[in-house]
Amino acid sequence: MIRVRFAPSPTGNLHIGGARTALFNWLYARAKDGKFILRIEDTDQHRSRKEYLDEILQSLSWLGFNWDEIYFQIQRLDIYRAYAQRLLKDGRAYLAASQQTEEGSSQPLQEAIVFRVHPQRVRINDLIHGQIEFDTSVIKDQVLIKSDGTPTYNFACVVDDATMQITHVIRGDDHISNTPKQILLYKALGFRIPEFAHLPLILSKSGGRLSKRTGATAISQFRQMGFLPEALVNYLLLLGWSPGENREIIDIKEAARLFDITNANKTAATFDMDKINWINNQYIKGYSIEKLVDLLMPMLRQRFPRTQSYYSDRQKLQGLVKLYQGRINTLGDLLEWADFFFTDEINVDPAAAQRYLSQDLSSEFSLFLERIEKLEHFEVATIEKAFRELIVELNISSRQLIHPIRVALTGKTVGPGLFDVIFYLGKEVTRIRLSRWIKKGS
RNA sequence: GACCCCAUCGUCUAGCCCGGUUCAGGACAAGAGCUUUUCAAGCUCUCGGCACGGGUUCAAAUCCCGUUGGGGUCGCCA
Repeated sequence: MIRVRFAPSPTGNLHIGGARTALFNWLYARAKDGKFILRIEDTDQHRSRKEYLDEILQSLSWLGFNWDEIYFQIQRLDIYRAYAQRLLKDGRAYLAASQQTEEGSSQPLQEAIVFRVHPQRVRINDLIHGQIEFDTSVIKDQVLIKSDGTPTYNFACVVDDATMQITHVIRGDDHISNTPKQILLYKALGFRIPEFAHLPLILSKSGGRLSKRTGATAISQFRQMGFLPEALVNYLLLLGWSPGENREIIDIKEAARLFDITNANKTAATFDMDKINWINNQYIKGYSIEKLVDLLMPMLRQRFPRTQSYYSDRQKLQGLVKLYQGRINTLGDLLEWADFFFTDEINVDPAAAQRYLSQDLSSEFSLFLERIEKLEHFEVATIEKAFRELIVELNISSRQLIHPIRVALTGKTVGPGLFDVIFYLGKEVTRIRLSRWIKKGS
């Protein structure tokens, strides 16, 4: 039975890198009909926070990575201490005076338990990288239990992976240099050594580690921006693995069928916002309008709390969302690009105003408004008909009038078809906004 | 600095393990065109890559060595 684990520490949000590690573990478990175990590495009591734990759990659930078992290291301190005592008794470890003193008190802490590292060659057989050899003479003796009684990362990790019967340790490349230290511990404790698979790191555009400074990193941020979980998972999947046959859009079920950890890439990948935007766009196109409206509703209410009419008229909202479904990359784009439907505070882009509204169009706007007002059935088709008739009479091209009207109504030079926009805006709003550009007396 | 990992278009990748079927395929981005009611959608096209140097071989993106470049780790953090 395959058993894998994801072991986040609640000292920060679940970020892109962690999510990718979680994904590959989860996928491997599903592909091999194994178990996916979640282990919270919360031994650092100063930095661990409940908010982070909640955030991590929520993000994992949102992405769809359900776990079969969950453990908290803070509840297992006795286990680590017992194993450390054993190494002490066997002479594999020794006590060392604390190098720290408790703040504000001269009370010394208890002694730390330190593992003796003997020089030897350690070979790991990585499922992704192949054989990697280390000379442990460059590794210092390792602290097992700190002066405050809690275990160090490498020790807790080994004890847990062994006692939780983890068969495959799938984690980031940055842990490669921890692996020889851990193997020494496995051997000293008489544990069976699991398989290792070290995934390449995800780099930021500038080449270094992904960090807050280089853009969005937390999964929760992506959710807020209006990315869909399926899209995020699909993108993460492509970062370091390929289903082959030039396929890019692949759902998680299909991926689980094809996935194997040994096919994972060994080269670090750069996170690309353009591509994830494109993938999200693909998934938005595939979503039903119903689902999109469900997701959008709370976002819109929060952003435009004063616009009540739309939220009660679901039919109208659906029509409106449909206008944007094909063009937005994120749900957040809709809030931005379609803002003029939900607020009267439209900002007309100065360059656009200069280009399309510098010329006096009072009479054209007035005439167009007159026709609109007279319409018996206010529909997209009738609006267009009225417009077409008008430009024939005025002997101008449609674009000469369409662009100025769009800018006056929406503040933007791009958007859905103008007649759709007018229809969803309604007669009243159209009149008010066009009137602003009609000089008195015309 | 020491140790370790990595190296195909700007980016993600297919091909590499099992050398010839590849003047290296796809996607994103970029550029051009079409659409003409705009584009931030759609369609068509274009640009662009095996890091470098040595081997091995009839033949190397593919195997070996080195160089260079990038990344990671060196905590009583995880």
